[in-house]
Amino acid sequence: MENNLPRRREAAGLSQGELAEAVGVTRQTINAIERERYDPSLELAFKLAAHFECHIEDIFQPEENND
Amino acid sequence: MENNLPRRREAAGLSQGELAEAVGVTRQTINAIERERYDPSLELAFKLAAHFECHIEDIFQPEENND
DNA sequence: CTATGTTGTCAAACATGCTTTACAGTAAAG
DNA sequence: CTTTACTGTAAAGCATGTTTGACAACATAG
Repeated sequence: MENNLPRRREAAGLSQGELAEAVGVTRQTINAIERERYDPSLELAFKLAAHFECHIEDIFQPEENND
Repeated sequence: MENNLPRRREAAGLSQGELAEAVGVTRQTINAIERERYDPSLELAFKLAAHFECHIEDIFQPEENND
């Protein structure tokens, strides 16, 4: 899963820790998602989209690879 | 997480098993999501949205409860 | 130089998502 | 009544998501 979370977060002037606190997870979780070590849960994806006032699809894009 | 998957699935004339096969999971997984026993992964949510040609938010809505 | 803030990473533990196998209940078709 | 299709559920096990605590590297401010 690709994502442009770093771009959006930096555009909003937030550190990983600040964004983490805003959406109720730890700094490590935001870091892992930004570095694409794993995908967020659907619930966390919704919280991130809500925080940036956009659609989930505006932050996360499934890989080209269609299983 | 609320969802209108049963509505959409039935509107498309699909059984749980058929939808499951279409998005690459088991019948039990679709059943569990429809019955709200757990939320789908973000990846599965994307596949369901793609299958119904809509946004994730058109199928799944986070609970009113804002943690 | 020291302190502070930010990011990257790791291991252990725990929570959630998904599969497999299996069984039960209902409804419709023969 | 028997068969078939569909749905609901359960337990075990594996895979993934998240937390906690910790440590390292870097940049910048004092």
